[in-house]
Amino acid sequence: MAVTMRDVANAAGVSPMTVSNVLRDVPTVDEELRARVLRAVDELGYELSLTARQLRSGRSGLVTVIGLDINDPYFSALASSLAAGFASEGIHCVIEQSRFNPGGERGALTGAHLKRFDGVVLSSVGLSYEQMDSLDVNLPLVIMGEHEAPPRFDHIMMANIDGSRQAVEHLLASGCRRVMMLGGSETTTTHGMAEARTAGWRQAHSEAGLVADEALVIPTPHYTPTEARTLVAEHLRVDRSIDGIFAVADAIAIGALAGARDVHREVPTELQVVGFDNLAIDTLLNPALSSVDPGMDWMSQMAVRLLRDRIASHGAEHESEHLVSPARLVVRESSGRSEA
Amino acid sequence: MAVTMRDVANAAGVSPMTVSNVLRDVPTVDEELRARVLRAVDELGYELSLTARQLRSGRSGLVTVIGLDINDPYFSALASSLAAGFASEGIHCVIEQSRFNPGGERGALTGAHLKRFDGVVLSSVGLSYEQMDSLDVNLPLVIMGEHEAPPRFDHIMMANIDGSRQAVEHLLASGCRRVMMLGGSETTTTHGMAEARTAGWRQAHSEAGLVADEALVIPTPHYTPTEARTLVAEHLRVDRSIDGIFAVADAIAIGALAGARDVHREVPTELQVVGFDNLAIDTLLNPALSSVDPGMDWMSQMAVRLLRDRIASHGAEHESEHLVSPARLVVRESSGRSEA
DNA sequence: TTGAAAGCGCTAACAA
DNA sequence: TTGTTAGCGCTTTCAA
Repeated sequence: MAVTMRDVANAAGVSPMTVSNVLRDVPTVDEELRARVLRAVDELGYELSLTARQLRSGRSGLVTVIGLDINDPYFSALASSLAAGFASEGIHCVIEQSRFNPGGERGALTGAHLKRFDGVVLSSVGLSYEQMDSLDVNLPLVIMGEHEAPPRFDHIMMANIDGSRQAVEHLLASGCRRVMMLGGSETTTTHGMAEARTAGWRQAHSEAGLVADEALVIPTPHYTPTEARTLVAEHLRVDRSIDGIFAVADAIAIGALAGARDVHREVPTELQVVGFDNLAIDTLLNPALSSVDPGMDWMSQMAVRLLRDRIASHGAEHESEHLVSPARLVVRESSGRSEA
Repeated sequence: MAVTMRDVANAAGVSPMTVSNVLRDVPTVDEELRARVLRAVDELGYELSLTARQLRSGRSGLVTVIGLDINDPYFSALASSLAAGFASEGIHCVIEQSRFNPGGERGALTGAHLKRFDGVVLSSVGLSYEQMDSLDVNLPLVIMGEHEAPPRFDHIMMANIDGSRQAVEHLLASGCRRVMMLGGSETTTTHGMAEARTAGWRQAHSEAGLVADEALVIPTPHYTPTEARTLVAEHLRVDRSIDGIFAVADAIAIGALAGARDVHREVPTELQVVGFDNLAIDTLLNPALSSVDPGMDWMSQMAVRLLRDRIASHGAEHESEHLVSPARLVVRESSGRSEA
């Protein structure tokens, strides 16, 4: 019923192979035949079956970017940046959520589903080390993440500890003495993002000759702004000594700013706040949010290159690469009161 | 090289057809054979080729959601909502950007690419009527959009004019007399989103017995917060009579809040601001942003049902559906000063 | 209830 | 430079 390559071939008076060669820009095709083929394509309204091409050639020309939740501003910024990078390499990419689509039956992380693509970029947020380790995919896979991943995978991460250290060092230098570690984790066993950033918080304290009060580590189980808002308001009400907040993510920091407002603590005069991610919205907030810039553009550029090369070398053996993007603190209105 | 259905069939001592039946949950398979097949699948680590299945059956089990830019907070909220809806129907969906991937050669909107999917949800933002009209796809397609779309497509839109009218009516009732129409459009010929929302602005004025000053319609060519911020600051500096801003989208309104701050205009006492979209972040802003709620969850629910039914009825003829979601104003801190 | 044959639409490999 | 042959891995159809 649909027009096939054979129909085009018949209309143009050539073999299907020649049509295929024209459509794949194989350079050895005679100019006149090429013209005849393209005319027939046009007249018949032919559209290539990419499914059939993929079955035969093993290539889909498609890459997928998988993250927990597209509505998370960090992931949507990352996905957008990756999409721009892939587009400039002529690679088409789609974006998927692992939320609602876990490894289960028809999920985004199953081998059967992933085989539709030539490569995968996986944001590790929300995935445990074990979940990643159990992935048994046979295609190029780059993990982008805030925390440790199994060493056999290519992995691009940010300087969690150093970035956090910079942020808290800045808060301490700006006069804070009681800095809440919002979204932090007290456990030091695993290598998650929250743990690493909490380690930076501790490190900054000890480098300043201060003792970090572990009671100031406040986990945010769901990592939502609303949850952070409530938690911050509660803690600020009870403990008026808190004079700084370092949040593990800007989404959390934005909630913290709202929570501080709820209990009438003025930022930055009474309370200083620093986040992590350097989202575009930070400059628009009132007060503008100080944040650690994780170097997202650099990371997505690296991810695109790495995946492009892995795909091009078609499964050749390789050492896995592990890159770390340097972090850089950006001070805005929410912190940096200069007096002590 | 990869394990195929035939390998599984051989290992289980059955025909490939039986393996296929087991994997598709065809109920007429003997329990013992089913068990043998599943054991063989497990032992061999077999993974179905969804590509081959699609080539043969014509179904991919996949739907795509296409929007201009995932980094836009409205689209990412919409996509997330749609993904949740599709997941609850057992349909897997991917998300694509039309930005960087236009109709060109290998774009997201080409027929060849779209044929990979069983259905499409297309956000019309950033697409002209003509671009949509030139789409010649043969699969279920639902357009979700703020503006008019060709009548042959199923279309779910929001009550642009009424929502805007409510917003501006509220501003006028709250004492505003010079309400900037930010992101509006002076042309009344086309049926775009900006035009419809500007029409609501005019309507509210005439219903209040006032004359809308067309000089207060300020277009934002790129629809970015930063651009809006600059424009608002410039206009407020020049024209101190402006006492209200209605922005066509919350992203724009957020920029407007920042711009007002840049020129030290206090919201809501000196200037009231209302946006459109009711994004989750609105409640976290300082001041919290009043906004028109377009009923996104309702719209995405409708889109999911409609597409699911279109897919199930496999190309049967149908009247196209056109649904409009009612809009509802949510007043927060940025507007609603009660004195006149 | 299970299996054999055929072919979805394309391209790799080879032959002309 | 073009064409022929074969088959990617599955499911539709029909026979057993």
